[in-house]
Amino acid sequence: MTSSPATPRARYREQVRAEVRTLALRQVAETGAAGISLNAIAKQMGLSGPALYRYFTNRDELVTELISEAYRELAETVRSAADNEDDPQRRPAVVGRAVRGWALAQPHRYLLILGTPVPGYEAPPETVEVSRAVMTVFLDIFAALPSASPRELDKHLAAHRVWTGGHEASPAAMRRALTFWTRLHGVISLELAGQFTGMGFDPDVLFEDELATILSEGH
Amino acid sequence: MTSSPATPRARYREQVRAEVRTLALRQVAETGAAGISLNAIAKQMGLSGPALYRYFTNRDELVTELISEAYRELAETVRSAADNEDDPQRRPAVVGRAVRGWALAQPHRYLLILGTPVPGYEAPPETVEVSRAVMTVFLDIFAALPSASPRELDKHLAAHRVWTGGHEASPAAMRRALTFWTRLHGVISLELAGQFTGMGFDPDVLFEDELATILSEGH
DNA sequence: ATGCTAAAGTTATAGCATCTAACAGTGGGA
DNA sequence: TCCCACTGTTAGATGCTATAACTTTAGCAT
Repeated sequence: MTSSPATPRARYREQVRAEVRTLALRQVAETGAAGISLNAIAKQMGLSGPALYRYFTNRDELVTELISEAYRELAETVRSAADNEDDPQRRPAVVGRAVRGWALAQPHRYLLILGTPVPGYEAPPETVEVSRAVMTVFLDIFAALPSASPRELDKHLAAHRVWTGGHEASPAAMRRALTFWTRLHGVISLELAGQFTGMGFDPDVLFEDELATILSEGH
Repeated sequence: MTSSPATPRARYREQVRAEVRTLALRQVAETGAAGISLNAIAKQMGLSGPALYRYFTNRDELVTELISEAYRELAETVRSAADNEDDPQRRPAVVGRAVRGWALAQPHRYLLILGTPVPGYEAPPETVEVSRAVMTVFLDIFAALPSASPRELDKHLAAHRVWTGGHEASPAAMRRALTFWTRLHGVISLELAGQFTGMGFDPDVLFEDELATILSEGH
């Protein structure tokens, strides 16, 4: 993934940073994003507190790297799910399930990138750029699908398409990619936040219905 | 709102608790839910640190009260928006805009109740109960609307309707209330998380389109 | 009015966190 | 071989939650 550096010093440095990220990820999985503690990580590594500040200037820097990493991984998941489905018609559902699967497998990580910003949030422009990768896949998917019934939103999007990053998707495809995203996030994030827990119904069924609606809405 | 207690001691106690909540709310508005600090609040009130532990056993207890309060206020907003619209057909859109308006006016507070759980989350059953109030209004709204085209999800919800708390809404109305909620939350929470900021389009237009879809989907 | 008692406030302290500063080894490369 | 940058250390400043022990205050019954 990361090109191994020439000098052994730099190589060792990257190994340490990777181990820190791994341990931080474990903390995220166990106690959420706010539970990340450089101090605790250092102790787990047999180091004493401030040692890690040689590798990360900030606690925030570590968090930012985790966010970027998670975004890349989610984008990768989405991309590969899309690539593995030959039928363009079935791609949205397949991709949707892939996103939900990834989110359910590591809820805190999903919330890390798409949930409430962490204490010292201040998202750097880098993460914004990475988030576009996911969107690009969505645009690809819906650009390959016939879309009908132009709407008010389509006209607006036609005039504001900078965010596609030069993608050639039609306004209708842009709209469908956007709403695909917001609706996916709606069900998934509420499920992750535990809002459905006491309610008794099966989130799977709700999710599948939502997927079906998204599909049929394309017409 | 709260019945003023008989004894002056209890009255003073409630005044202090209210002032703490107010200052905490300000902290939430400024730095998010994680920024709530009993210590800082105490200093702002001219008290010394541990004094507030006479009024709140925990930092979590304060957070829980803020959550309940926010939930009640959101429910109140939703309820009054619904009551002020005579045309049942227009109610969903009106209520949807009310929810978004409330969320945009105090983003951190919306995220406090529907976003990532705060550090020491552990939501008590009390909050679950309060959250049902919002859902009840949604059920009321869609129960008054004609709904067609039964779906797979409807059958499932017919068999799992405990969460309605005895509401007489039809399965189709239950479904529409649920998806109304998830879709609202999808657009709103992504907007609050700042995911749309760099993209250039107007979130208003996206939101209105989503509202229109929700409406037309009822058929 | 007086005095008891519970509530409200205080300081001191423990523990954990981030992060800076000053100092001590150690190993890579000229 | 030797230098110095890199890696690590301990000490400390600061801020947080939370508990413990002590003091003051104020309500209320007598």
